[in-house]
Amino acid sequence: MSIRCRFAPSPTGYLHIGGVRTALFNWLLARQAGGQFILRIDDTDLQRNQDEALQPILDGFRWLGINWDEGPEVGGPHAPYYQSQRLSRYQNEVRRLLHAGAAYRDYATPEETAAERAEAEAAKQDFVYSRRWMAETDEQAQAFEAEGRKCVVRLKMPREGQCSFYDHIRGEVSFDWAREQDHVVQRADGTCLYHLASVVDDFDFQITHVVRAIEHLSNTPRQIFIAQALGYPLPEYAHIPFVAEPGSKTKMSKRKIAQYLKNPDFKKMLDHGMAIAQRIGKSITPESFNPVLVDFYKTVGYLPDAINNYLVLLGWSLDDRTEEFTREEMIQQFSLQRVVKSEASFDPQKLLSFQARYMSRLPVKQKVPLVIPYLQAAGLVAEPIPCEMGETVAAVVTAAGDRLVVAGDILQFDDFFLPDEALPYDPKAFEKRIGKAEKAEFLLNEFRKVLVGVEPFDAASLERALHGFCETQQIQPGDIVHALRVALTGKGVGFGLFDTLAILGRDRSLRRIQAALLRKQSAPA
RNA sequence: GGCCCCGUCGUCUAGCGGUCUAGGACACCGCCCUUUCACGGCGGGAACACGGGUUCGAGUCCCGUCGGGGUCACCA
Repeated sequence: MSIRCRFAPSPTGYLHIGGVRTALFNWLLARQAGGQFILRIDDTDLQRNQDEALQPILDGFRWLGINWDEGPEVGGPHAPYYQSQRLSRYQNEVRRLLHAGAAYRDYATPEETAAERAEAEAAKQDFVYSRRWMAETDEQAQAFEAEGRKCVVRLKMPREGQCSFYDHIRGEVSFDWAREQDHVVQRADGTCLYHLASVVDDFDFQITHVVRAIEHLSNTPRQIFIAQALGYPLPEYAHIPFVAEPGSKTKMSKRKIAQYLKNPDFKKMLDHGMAIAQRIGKSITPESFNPVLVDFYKTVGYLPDAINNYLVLLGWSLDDRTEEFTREEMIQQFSLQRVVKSEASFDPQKLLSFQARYMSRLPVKQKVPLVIPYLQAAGLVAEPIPCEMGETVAAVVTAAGDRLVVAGDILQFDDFFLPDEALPYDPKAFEKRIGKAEKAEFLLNEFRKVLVGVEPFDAASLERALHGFCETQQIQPGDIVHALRVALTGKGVGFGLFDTLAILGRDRSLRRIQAALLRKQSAPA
């Protein structure tokens, strides 16, 4: 039988990085076996606007290349894939549970249940429902209803023995049935709850492997109980460790961003991303824009392959040295057997290092189209991009080299796309390299004259010209290079100076030097 | 608190009884390259939670302790 895996997000509006990792493992397993990967929407409870909350999740998966064979927008033989649309199916199965004696109608009010719970807690005992308002016959039910009570349906869990099952990651696992509660499977309003829905859907969709985060491990006995009561075959289980907070073993949650900010690496990553997001006019809040969410990476310009590669290594490894996997290699090599048991904490720096590697290998031709939307969003180049401008972008990308780690980093080189007269200067750099540098003004002025005659105006000739200039002036290259960079770009750091000159071209270079000199004169040190 | 899971460098991990004075990667530190930044090259520090067993031999098996985490809803 072919492998069928699923990932079942709730439409919360956000795609969590830990969720992606879980989905990725499922996807890998399905692809490897030539099976199917199914996306099911667990929306049994939420009344929220579903489409709006779901779209970012679907977009995120698409962006990462984690495609689904059945699910929202693609349909499939078992449609619908939304739990909210499958209620009658669940209700039908609840009836079967009732008939089989595996569940009962319970007429306790929430207050009464809470009271029993509190009592048990006060006595420091495990809560075991007394089943005082349990109705197993219609007569009992009518009696309770005569009192004006409403019922939920609870599982009638075994009160002795053990539930044992095999888990691909954990091995043989067992729980005492007696510790299990009589979980509610159907609410008083007739809607059904997650555990029931999940089991029914897994059966209906013919899911063979349930690969999910470890927090579901303790849910498994009740799901097994439901499945067995309904006569379903059991899927295979694999409970993978969750993704933990940076530098910790606590489950990562999007609600604790403020706390993660204490982690310097995390903060650095967020600050870098925020700077880019602001430049491209994306409205950001910590809730919707941070490194826990996939949208962050998409917005800032990370490469999906880099993210997938990082994520696959979070809790899985092939051997003692292989770190890089193409998509195909991942599919081929992945195995549940080699999934690690302990939780893995999210390390922004390592993710960044994968990004840097993948980016540096990308040919300029492929980087350019990645980068252009950022320049356009920041209002630096027109849309559509003029042909000539495309060449400039390519030249900047080439010169930037490895300095371009994420696509949004192109904005660090915005100076090439700014009009000469609008060039802002980094005050500190200007002060240090031109303002109070004694010979800077003189040297800039002299070198300007040299520039007028450089032919052709390319990096190699410019380099020769500058070295010649240094000899005649009896100075070191460092004496002029820094001042020149600030004059040309407004910044103290940047890529090669000769590339900078060549890309700007003679006219703009001369104009910018002139402007810097003027500025120096108008605001003397 | 009950139950369950986990425990090798700061982080991700290799290790499935001897080849481990514990290997790789990221990060960190130093040096080199260099017009800044980045890249790159070379080198360095850095871990088997603890205590008992079992065994000729334990990071590897067993037990306990400690530590961390998850879960205990008419949430998913």
